[in-house]
Amino acid sequence: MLMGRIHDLTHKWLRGELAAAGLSGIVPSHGDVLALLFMKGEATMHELAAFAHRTRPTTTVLVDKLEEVGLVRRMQSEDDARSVVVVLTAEGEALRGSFAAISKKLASRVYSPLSKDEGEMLEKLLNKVLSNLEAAKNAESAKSD
Amino acid sequence: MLMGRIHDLTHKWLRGELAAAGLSGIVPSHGDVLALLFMKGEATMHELAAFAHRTRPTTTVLVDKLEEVGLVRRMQSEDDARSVVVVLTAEGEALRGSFAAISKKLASRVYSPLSKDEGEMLEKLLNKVLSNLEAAKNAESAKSD
DNA sequence: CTATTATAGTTAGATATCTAACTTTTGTCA
DNA sequence: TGACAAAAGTTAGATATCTAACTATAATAG
Repeated sequence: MLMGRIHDLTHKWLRGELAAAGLSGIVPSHGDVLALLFMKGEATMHELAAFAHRTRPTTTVLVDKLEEVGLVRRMQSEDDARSVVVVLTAEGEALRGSFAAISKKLASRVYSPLSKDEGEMLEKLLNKVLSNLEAAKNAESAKSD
Repeated sequence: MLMGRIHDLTHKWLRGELAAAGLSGIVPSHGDVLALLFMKGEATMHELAAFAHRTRPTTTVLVDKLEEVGLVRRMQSEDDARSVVVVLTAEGEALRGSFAAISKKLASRVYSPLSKDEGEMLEKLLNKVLSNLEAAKNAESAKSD
């Protein structure tokens, strides 16, 4: 409940920031796609979906949008004719700085009321909770074998 | 990012639990609506929206669904002809126990990897973060006066 | 009292997401 | 090597949510 509310508020704030940066229609999930491309240079749809924790159909739509606004380009993979490789365009690459700035601002917005120790403690506890949830989820899906 | 992921996982798990309890099509937001009714007995659309942190149009749809499956009933307010009062039906009231059980199970699922002290610390830190975000949000919306 | 403004709720239209089903290509195994 | 299973991606259809606009009622101000 607490976490859901924090998630909602940060999400909404992020949308506003992206719109203010001239990227209206770009939402946090698009940001996740771009984040992996900033790191790796290129990625398949499959990799982008896994990184953003979205399904492949959703990723198709996300990349459609990014391509439409000119930030990325789809290319045919040379290794595997089934695969699509997504790369940044020059316009996409140009946004690296703005994205880093927004990420930093977000982190500061969330952690500002906490001391350094408290911030680290929060991260540690959340990671514990998350690992446990992921493990439980995997155990449950393994049951259906 | 961490919180968004935890939120996604608990949300998805909740859907499964609700479906297992014979309430397929009922999602966590419907649960929030029912939660207030379990507490107060009755509530206006406006109150339900505020409690569930959803907009009024969304609440209209949520209550439509709950009415459709027979868990709540809309009534005309006697005090104010504009207001709709939502109440539980007998079928809705009968679910009080299942809902309490699912809530308890959820809390245990999230907090199980933490000690009692750690759980309390996590709540404290999250509350600090949330209060700060709500305050920042209010400050920003006040600027548009 | 009447005209304006505010409030409660709904309707309409848009968007992000999901699951299921489909196409194409690759991998496997008998 | 030829059939069948697995994988990458897309398309189609459903759902939860939002904002904007609308209707009806209540409150307020001259």
